Amino acid sequence: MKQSSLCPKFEKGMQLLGKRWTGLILYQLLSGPQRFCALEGALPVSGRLLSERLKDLEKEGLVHRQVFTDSAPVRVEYSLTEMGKALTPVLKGIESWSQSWIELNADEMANDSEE
Amino acid sequence: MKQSSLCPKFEKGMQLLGKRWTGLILYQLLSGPQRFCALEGALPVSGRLLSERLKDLEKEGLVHRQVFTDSAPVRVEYSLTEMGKALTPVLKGIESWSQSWIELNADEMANDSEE
DNA sequence: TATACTTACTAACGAAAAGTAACTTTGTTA
DNA sequence: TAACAAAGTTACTTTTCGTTAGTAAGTATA
Repeated sequence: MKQSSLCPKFEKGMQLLGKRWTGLILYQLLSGPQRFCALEGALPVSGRLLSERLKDLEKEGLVHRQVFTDSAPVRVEYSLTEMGKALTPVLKGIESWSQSWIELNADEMANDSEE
Repeated sequence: MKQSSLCPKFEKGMQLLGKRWTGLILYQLLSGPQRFCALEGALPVSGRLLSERLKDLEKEGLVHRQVFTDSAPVRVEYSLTEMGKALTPVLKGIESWSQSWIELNADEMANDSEE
């Protein structure tokens, strides 16, 4: 792998956010702690990758994983840490940029209203 | 592929920025129009992928490609369009978030100072 | 008691994307 | 004429993804 002249922190940050689903998972968690199945239902990501990403995000300190053993079937809730919450303006920024600039083509429009 | 309840524009925006290298390429272009080889030199990305990404970004309207046939070997310059420039605060936001929150581990520190 | 069901995952496998190296084309300089 | 540079492209290997199926623990249902 080639060496870049970029700040390694920035590069690592981009590498994190530049992974498929990471941004959407974090965005989804902005609305509060959520269970695994809730995230799975809200995003078009498979359980396999969701699990993988959440593990990564937990390791990197963006997401907190809490298991509730008291309730019926074990409940696992994921939430943003301070580090994760600090990304709020970035995620919101991407959201509003998308609203302003992204155009959907026919395929994407169709996809949007079916299944 | 499952269907999400997300805004399709936001989803598409995230899909764009959530592709490897896209963010770094756009960030690099914040400092002004640049040639292919300049980007290739500045980022740890291979020519193959750089070419692919630039083509995508041009198609999506974030990047403008201009060929200068006048000068010695053909010169190709890439620059941000208005749509691309509109991402400035997002990219800067990721940069400062990274500065504040990202920690490098030993491997990454080592990697940083060699080659 | 047996069965079916739920949550939160994990394993296996084919398909798509990424990384690497070599090659092409046009023109330039030694 | 040989070697070099820019801007890619091709071919090939390795990683990552997406899909489907399966697991463990516990619950409700018959």
